[in-house]
Amino acid sequence: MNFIEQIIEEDIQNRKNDGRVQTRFPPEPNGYLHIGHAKSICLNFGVAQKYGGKTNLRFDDTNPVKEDTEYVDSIREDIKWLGFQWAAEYYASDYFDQLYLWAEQLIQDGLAYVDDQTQEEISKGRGVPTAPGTESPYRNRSVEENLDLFRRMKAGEFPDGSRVLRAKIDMASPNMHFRDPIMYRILHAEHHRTGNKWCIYPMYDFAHGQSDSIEGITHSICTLEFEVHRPLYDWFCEALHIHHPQQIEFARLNLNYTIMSKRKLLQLVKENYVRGWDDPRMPTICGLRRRGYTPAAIRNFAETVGVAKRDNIIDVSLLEFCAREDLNKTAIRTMAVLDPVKLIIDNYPEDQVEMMDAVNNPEDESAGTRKIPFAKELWIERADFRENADKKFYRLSIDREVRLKYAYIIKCTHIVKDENGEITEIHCTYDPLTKSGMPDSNRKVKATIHWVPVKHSKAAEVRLFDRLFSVPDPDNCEEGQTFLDNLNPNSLEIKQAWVEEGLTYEKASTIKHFQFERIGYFYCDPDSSEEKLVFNKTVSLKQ
RNA sequence: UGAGCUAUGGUGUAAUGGUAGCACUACAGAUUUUGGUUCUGCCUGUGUAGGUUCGAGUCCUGCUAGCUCAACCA
Repeated sequence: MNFIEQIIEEDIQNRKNDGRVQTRFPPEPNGYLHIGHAKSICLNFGVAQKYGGKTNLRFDDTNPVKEDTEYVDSIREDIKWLGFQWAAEYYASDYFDQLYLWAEQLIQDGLAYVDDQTQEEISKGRGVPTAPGTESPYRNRSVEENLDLFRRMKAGEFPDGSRVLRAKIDMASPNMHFRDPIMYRILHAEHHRTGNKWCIYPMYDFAHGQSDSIEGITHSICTLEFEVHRPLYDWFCEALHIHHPQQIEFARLNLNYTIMSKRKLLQLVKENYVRGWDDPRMPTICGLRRRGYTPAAIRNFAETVGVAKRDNIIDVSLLEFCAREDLNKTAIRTMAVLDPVKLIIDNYPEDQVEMMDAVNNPEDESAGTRKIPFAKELWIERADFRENADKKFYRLSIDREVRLKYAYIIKCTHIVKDENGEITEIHCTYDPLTKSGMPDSNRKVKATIHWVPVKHSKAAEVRLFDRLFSVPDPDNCEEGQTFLDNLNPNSLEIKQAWVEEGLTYEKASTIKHFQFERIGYFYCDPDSSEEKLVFNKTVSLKQ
């Protein structure tokens, strides 16, 4: 049980909010969701589920110049894909009328004023954390004048930036957010939902808590950087005499070898360092989806990393573990050769083709079996043969035996090289009595390798991904450099592979997740077609 | 240098004054027609100095380190 659940359980016990639990996930629709958001989604929906409450999806759309419906759609899709359903879908912009009324109320109560200072003057007047600020010369206007000015701001009489509405709190507060925070700014911009109805827009601090309040949120869970905003959150709820949700902060997720900043992720997309928001190397939810991560794997990851208040950097190996753990149980096995070299069985009949029995998933008997063709000439992995093999290497070498999975035990006799010294053919003999299922096949051999028949396999494109950045903390760079200098130049490698001929487009695109035996987990990319199969490596098997 | 927050193995996270546990990682072994899976074993930890207490990771004080805050962003 994490500290947030502890707080909630205490609140339930004390009958706070009549024992009700309600949370919300409040993204700003200005970017795609990433694995860090997934943690927050799992937390917010998770605790509500656990305590019989509900969770709203609320788009925090108070800044029309940054927000867009494209992002709204992707956010909805990603949350659903993760396996969560919100009780209601709201927008902070739904509350603009109410927020406006509340602003007038605070003016009436002498708790807000219109400031005519320039942005620079306001910034200067705020002072610095170590020294108090100074009060605005407009701070003590009459209620009537403030009301008149604020209404004219709303009516569009003033240009952008000419005036703001500020809460009258304390210019000497050690908390910078208490030094008369801005509640409303003038922005003659079209909003993705309210169009041109408004030319003044509320700031986060004057919108978020009130939105929570209107919806009856009981526990408003957010990340640590909002901790210093909490006194303000509380102040507005008190000043307005409205339902007062409890803001609770937790440490956001950080993953090594990647970045989580929306701004930087956007830059990677805009400047074509990746192929889009859903590039499988991106830590976005759509990127992970295209990479082949499953919702269950991500949910389990979110559960495993835990929830606390200290800064953390999670090792990507944990994410990878979660993917393997889920995929191992569910992924259909198939054989694919990514780096082929020809294996010729000299004593195997020239045109013979035998159908062998193969298991679809050793972890799940209900996945059944399939027949695969076997023939004299096969593709095997180049790495499964080594000319100078030491004791630690127990696959194929001259005079050594291995088992061809689901087929025969073979012994390498000799190899053929081209003029560059590169191996072009590996020759071997097979023992007909060692066919899988026969008594002699139980003979101990050190290794079993996968294969695909040269004449009975099909080509496929395989995309191998490495970490997007070559250092654990990409933001930590030397002077004069940026996170872009830490990009891994080899994060994408495209291979032409041979896969089982039975792996049709139909099969690949419906089953989607596969384990290429002895290699890793692969996902059928949406770029696939009847003509060409494309697979993304989700994660390799543990080495 | 003002305010707030945080310090537990390599990485995360528990222990709510009473045996420092779990997961990942690393390593070792067993099993295995995937060098996968499964199983077993194993290494490494309470930032620091005091104090309270029969007993402190936990409470108190000082120190140190890290993070956050000075957008008309969220």
